Formats: sequence, C-alpha cells, structure tokens
Amino acid sequence: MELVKIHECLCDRTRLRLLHVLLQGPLCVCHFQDVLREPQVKISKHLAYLRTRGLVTCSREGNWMVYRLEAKPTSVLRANLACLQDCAREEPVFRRDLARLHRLAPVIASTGPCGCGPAAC
Amino acid sequence: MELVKIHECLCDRTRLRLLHVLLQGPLCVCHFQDVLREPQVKISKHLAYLRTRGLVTCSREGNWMVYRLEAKPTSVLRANLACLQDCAREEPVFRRDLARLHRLAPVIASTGPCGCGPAAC
DNA sequence: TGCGAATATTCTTTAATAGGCATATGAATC
DNA sequence: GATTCATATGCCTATTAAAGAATATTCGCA
Repeated sequence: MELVKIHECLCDRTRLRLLHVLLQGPLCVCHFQDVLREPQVKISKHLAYLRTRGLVTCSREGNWMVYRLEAKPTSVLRANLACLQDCAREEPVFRRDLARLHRLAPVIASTGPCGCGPAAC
Repeated sequence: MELVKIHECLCDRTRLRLLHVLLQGPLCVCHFQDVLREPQVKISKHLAYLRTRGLVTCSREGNWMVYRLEAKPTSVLRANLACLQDCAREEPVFRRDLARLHRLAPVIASTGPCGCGPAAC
C-alpha cells in the first residue's frame, strides 16, 4: 500500500487511537467503546475504514466482531505502526486509552477479546 | 504539536514529497517546481500549509524563498520524518524526486539553494 | 519609477470526510 | 419464530480540503 494511503488512515484521531490500542492485541467493538469512550457508530465506521484499506482484519465470534491488526503488514505499514507506538507515549489521549484497556484486562482475560471465552479467539 | 496534526500534514502526496526533498536540504520554490514537476501554486500553497503548522521555515533571499525543515523539531516530528525517509525508499515517486534533485545538484552547488550564490544561504 | 522575475494570495468549484440518527443485519437465546 | 444483543450501513448535513485561474505582492534592476 502506498505511503500516502497509510497516512490518510492515520490522519484521524479516532483511527490513531484504534490502531494504537490494537497494537496491544485484538479487541471487539464493545470493548473499544469502553476504552475510547466513543459512540458505537463512530468506532464501527472507522474500523470499517481501516478494514477496507487493509490495515486491520476482523472475524466474527458469535455476536462479537473481533478486530486485529493485519497479520502480514508491509514493511512500510510496520514502520509506521512502530512510529505510532513510539509517539503515542507522549500524548495523554493515548495513555488514557491504554489505562482503560489495562483496567479492562481482567475482563478480557476471562472472556477473551470478544467476551466469548478465553480460548475462543 | 499533536500527533494527529503531524499526520494531517503527511496525508497529502505533495506535502510528503516536499518534506522528503527537504530532508536532503533547503530549497527554493522554483527548484521544487523542477524537482516535483508540479505547478507553482500547488507547491507554494502546500509549503505555506507546512509553514503555518511549524514543520518548515522559510527565509527570503532576494527574489527567492528558501524553505527548510524546522530547525528544532519535536521528538515526535523527528520520528515521523525519519520514518518518512525510510519508507520513501520503496516508492518510485520519491525516488524520482531525488533523482531530479541530484540532477539539479550542480546548479544548486553553484548558485545555492536559492540561486543567489553558494555562500548566501 | 517602471518592469520583470519569483512567490503568495484570493476566489471559485469540486470532492472528500466526519459525525449523528435511524435503521438494518446477523447470531444467539428463549 | 420472536426477541435481544452486538455490530454495520444508509442517509443527511456541515465542514474541510485540494486544485486551478487570475491577481497581488515583493524584490531587484535598468
């Protein structure tokens, strides 16, 4: 994928936050809602955006849709995600997301990223 | 500057190219025209865009405006520019720009980045 | 002071984007 | 089969952005 295309994906705050959280591991939409504190539509649409552009994939687990980073990213994408992870350290929005994600960890650990049991995904 | 803001600057092909070329050193608008092969308005506007957001600075040298990368970039900006330089290697557009820039090198060497003499800038 | 060269700005059109609301889909459960 | 939960999509609006044409500015020089 072209470099510009990647940056088009990265030039929206919500998408940056989604990708940043996904760097920690797969997650379902409802957990994204908890972590980002943003409405379902917003999250769902941006995930769809990222999916159609090949940055993330998703799989259905019962009622839940689990999103994860593309398994075989291009080197360019990989570089940019690494850069994101690095830069995000400095900004409160991202740190807050991570804090909420970690607070959610016990739940995720017991239910899996999709609430469907620890082994399922 | 916020990470999103940086990415907003990077999500346009022309601006990516401008920054990528600037990583090689300062340059004036007319040389940018030669290197990118894009109309003056387009280049001038995008440079203004980058200037107002603090990614580049400029100084007048006679009739010429010499643009250069911000001298004291934030660590986040620095990381992203490094990433750009890295990724650009893989894409023909950027390589072509560099090729034309280097073909221009003798001119720049004899006139300076602004055509105003080698020592002036 | 008037002209030409390099660059910037204004204006307009066109296209893309995000966001929200309402609604649709799809799976699970009763 | 109806309901419910999780998620996706369609439609609408408001905002933003890019590009080009034309014009303005700023400087150097005759």
